[in-house]
Order: sequence, then C-alpha cells, then structure tokens
Amino acid sequence: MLRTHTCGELNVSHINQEVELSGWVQRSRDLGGMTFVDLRDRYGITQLLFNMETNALLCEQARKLGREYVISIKGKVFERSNKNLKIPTGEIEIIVHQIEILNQSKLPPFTIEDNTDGGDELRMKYRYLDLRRNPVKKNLELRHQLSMETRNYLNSLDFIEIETPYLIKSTPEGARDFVVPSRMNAGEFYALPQSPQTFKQLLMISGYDRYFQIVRCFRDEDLRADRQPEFTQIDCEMSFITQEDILNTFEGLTKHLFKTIKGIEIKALPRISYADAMKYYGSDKPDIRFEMKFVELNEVAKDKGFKLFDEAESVIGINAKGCSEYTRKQLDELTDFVRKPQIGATGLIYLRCNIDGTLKSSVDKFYSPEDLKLWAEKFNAEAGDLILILSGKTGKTQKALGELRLEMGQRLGLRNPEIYAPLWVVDFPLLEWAEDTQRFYAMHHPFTSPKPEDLALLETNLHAVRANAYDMVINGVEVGGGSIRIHNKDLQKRMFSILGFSDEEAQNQFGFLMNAFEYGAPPHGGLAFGFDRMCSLFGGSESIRDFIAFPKNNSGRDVMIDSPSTISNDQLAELNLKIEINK
RNA sequence: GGUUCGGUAGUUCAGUUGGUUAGAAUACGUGCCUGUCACGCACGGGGUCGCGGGUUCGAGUCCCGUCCGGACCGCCA
Repeated sequence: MLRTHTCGELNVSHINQEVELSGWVQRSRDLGGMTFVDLRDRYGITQLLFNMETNALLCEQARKLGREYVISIKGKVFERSNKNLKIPTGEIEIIVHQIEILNQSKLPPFTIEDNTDGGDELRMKYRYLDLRRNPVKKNLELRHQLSMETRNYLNSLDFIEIETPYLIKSTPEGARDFVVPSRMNAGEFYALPQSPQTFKQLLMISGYDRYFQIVRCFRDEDLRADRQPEFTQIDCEMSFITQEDILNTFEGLTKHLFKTIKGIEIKALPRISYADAMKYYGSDKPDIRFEMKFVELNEVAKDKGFKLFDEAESVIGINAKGCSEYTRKQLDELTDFVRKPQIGATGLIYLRCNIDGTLKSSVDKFYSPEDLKLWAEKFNAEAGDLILILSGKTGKTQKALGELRLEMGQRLGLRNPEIYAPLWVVDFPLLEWAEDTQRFYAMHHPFTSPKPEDLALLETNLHAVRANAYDMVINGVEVGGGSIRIHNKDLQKRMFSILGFSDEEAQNQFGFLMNAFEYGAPPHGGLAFGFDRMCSLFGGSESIRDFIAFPKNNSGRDVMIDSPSTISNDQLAELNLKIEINK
C-alpha cells in the first residue's frame, strides 16, 4: 500500500501520527521560506508543509512539483497554526519527511478546479481529467447512491434483478435501432435493445413476478441535452397487479429516493389525466411547481367581431400574476417568443389588470370594458395581473401556451430547482393517428393494454380508446412511464392489426411473445424510469451528460476516443459486408 | 431534414463604423516573500483570429461556401 490514510480523513485526532498519503498535486503555494502543497485524492485534500529551515532539500523538491503530479509522501500530522474551516482536513497538515514522485503530468489543458476554465468540448475530449473535478465526481457519486437506494428498496420488496440480452432483434416500431452485424450469420444483424420490454414480459410469463434491472438502452435518434444514444433505465415489471399497485409501488420508490438521497418527504403524488394535463397545462409532462393553469375564453371572447378569435377553435390564456407593469418591450419579447417557429403561434393578445383597477387590452377596439371584466373574472385576476392569450387550433394553441407558461414561470422565478413536484399523468390515449402515413401508432408501445371500459371503442372509435398507461413527471420532466400490458394473444393480435401489421408480420416479429401468451401468461405491468434524467433532476441540472461518466456529444460522437470510426477491410470481409456510402 | 447561437493566447472571453503593433483575466515560466489555503508582489513568454474563397487601398470585423461545437424543432413506440 502506498498510503495509510486517504486525503480526506485526517483530523485533530490523528495529531502526531506518522502517516503515508498518495494522490495528485492540486496546487502549491510557495511562500519562500515554506511551501504548501495541496494533495488531492477521491476523498479530499490534505495540506502538506515543507519548511526551508528544517529540510531545504525536500522543500526545493516540493517547489518543483507541477499540477497533477502523482506523489506519495511520508510525514507526521500536526495541528495547523492557521486553520481552514472550509475543508474537513483544515485543522491539520502533514510535515513531510519523505516524498516520492510516482508520475509526472503534463500541464492539463484546463484547470482541474471546481470552477474550471475549460469549456464543454475540451472537457469532453479530456473527460478523464474532467472526472477528477469535484462537481463531476459529486454527480457520479449521486448516481451511485441513487442506484444503490433503488436496489435496496426494490430488493426489500422481493424484486430480483435479472439481466436481459443486448444483442436482440430489430423491430420496425418505435425508435431507430442500432444494429450489429453477425459474423456467423452472413447478412444478418442483431439490434441493440431500445428497452428490455419483451424480455421482461417473458420473465413475467416465466413466473419471476417482481423483476427489475438497471439497464442500458439504445436508440438511434437525434440527441438533446437530456437524450443520449445509450442511456440507462430502471426497468421494472410485476405480475398479478393492477395499475393501482404499480403506481403505489413506484410512488414508494420515488419517496424512498427523495427521503434517503435528498432528505425530502414527498406527499402523495397527484394524478391527473392526460386530457386534463393538455387542457390545463398544454403538456403531457406539466411542471406543477406553479399554478398558472389555462383558462378557456371561447364563451366570452368569440362572436364579438374580433376575427382572429372568432375563427379560432380555442381561445385560451394564462394569468401572469403581478406582471401588469410589463413594458411594451417585454410584451414584444413575449410575442417574439411565441412566434418562434418552434412555438408557432401567430401572435399574442394581452389584458392588463392595472393597479388602479382599470383594464387595458391589445384588442380594446373589439370588446367593451364589461367584456374585458368578464375575461378577468374567468382568471380570478386581481389588480396587477397580466393575462396572456393565444388562439387557434386547439392542440397547437395548447402546446404554444404551454411553452409560454413555462417561460413565464421561469421569468417569475417559479421553477425553483430546490422544489420537487412529482405527479402521475394517467389515462393516456392508446393510439395516435399520423397524418403523413395515414395510420395509427401506439402512443406508448404495442404491448400496452386498453382500459377495459374502453374495449368496445376498439370497434367504433379508435381515437377515443384510453390506455392503462401512466407517466411519472417531476418538475416538467418525464422521469418514467409504463403500462399494464396485454397478456392475451387475441387482444395482442388485434392490437397489431390496428397498427397495420399483417398476421404474418406480427407473427414474424413478435410471434415469440404471442406464442408465450398461450402458455399461461399472468396479468402483468410495469414501468421504466429514465435513470440519467433522474440523476440530473436530483443533481439540479438540465443536462444528463453531467451524470454520465463518458457521454457522447450532440452528434453522437465520443470525442475522447473519437468514435464512431471506420473499420478495416479485413473486419468488413469477416463480416461479409461491403460499404457503399450514399450521400 | 430544419431553425438559431458560437469558433480570437494553454483556457474563458472582449475587440466600437472595416483603419497604427489584436487586448483582459486566468493558467504557465522566472525572481522576491515563513502561515498560505483563489496567497501576494514584480517581470516575462504565449496568436495561422476554425478553414477556403470573395469585396476593398485595407478584413478578426462585410459577403459566400465549408468544417466543428452548443441549444432547439422534426424525430425519440
């Protein structure tokens, strides 16, 4: 062993002990007659002291140490005359009598400090240096704690962790698959799993009635700050349960994690239907840290001669409390915001509830003061409030107003990262109609069961069928989702046929599952949490990259190892592949 | 596939209407300094202004193209 202690554990109780420490040189402070060196390892920083008077040779040696040199020292623990109460080891220091340089270091391309001077790109290229920094280290430790507590909790409820294969079969539904060529089966490919969905269902059929897995999943889609091509899920499935059992079990997991990791007691999670989420928040993942619910104005705003509203399917608005003093410039900013192509509204109508009690709107011409008063009443508006109104096609307008609601929440400081507001969104539609391909797609996935009371609608109105599907949403982030699955072969076949699969295609792609349904499939269901998102949420960050040791960039590249890359002709030949790039 | 922002010292950034020798901070180097802990002070080295083309007497600055990176839309059952 090159150490008797770590750099984070020595304190006044160790005074006068001979110790041996190893680590990296964080920085040194040369005061002429004496030199201080901060020695760092995973556990902390310990100050080393070299004195010119007592050991000039060693002190000269210490002065030559560069940043990130790896050294091992022997010395004695002393109480400091000037204590630094900002760090746990700040009351002691080591007077060194022997030093060994284990390895030198080039000057790092960015400083290895909490507030580094390095930009994202450089930090990713030298990720192994970035990982030495405290903020990143804390994130990985948080991730570890979350995974441990998840395992503790689920283990205590008799869940067992079972690994499922990574080399599986490509299926056309859902996200694009990453594929892997098979050397032994020329011209054939494995696909990496987008999720272990079918395998966990098969485990239920095998009788492992409480399964979980903290598992890597792969999707070949464009990336975002909260999306990586490979990401981790807490994947869970249970048998002989109802939706209620699933919600309670994983509400319990969420509470357990908040309590053990953050020390926060979470109250019972509110449940709102998908329909209400869209109606009141314009989003299936509403941020309910703040109210600002949508109010519909159709009754009071239409048929008064204002063409924009008259022709709109929906006139809806939000009440931005205390914003009546917004300047023309601020209102213009908001108008520009909603008109951005990503939001897609055509314009923004406002109603100021002035402090003196008067009402002022951008559409005064068309409405009497009494009309405007009716509007204000709908919002329970008080003097000082600002009503912001959008109109148009219902779905699009809800979505745009949802974005505006989040923007106003942000501006008003209502999206406090210290506050956590989890909820369940339930009763999702089973199916989604796609105009471009003129067919239905499963909103969740094709194994999701319809609500029993909506089964009849499968024959009459597919748009209206609701699913036994649910999402957990925290602070506007979809952290998890799942469903009660279909466990009956005929219903599964019916589902595939609704999705446009021929019997043959369905049998070909999912025959293994439907066949299994014929051998005593229990009722089952489950859900999966986005583990990376969960980490970023607990860590108070928007980006999941900070919580992944070796993440990929926006273009799906690992800039450190420079992947993906081409492969040799020999490798291609072995795989029976020929590359022809179409551009 | 699209929108948008950015690329200047090792690093993070500033750089005015196109005009003398491209700056700051930090990091780094040297010297001084015996209680620092973001040590301090002094001095110093450090630039293909992403790349290519164009406009101009003159381009870091304007135009076109291209590469790279960030955020977003589409996409992500």
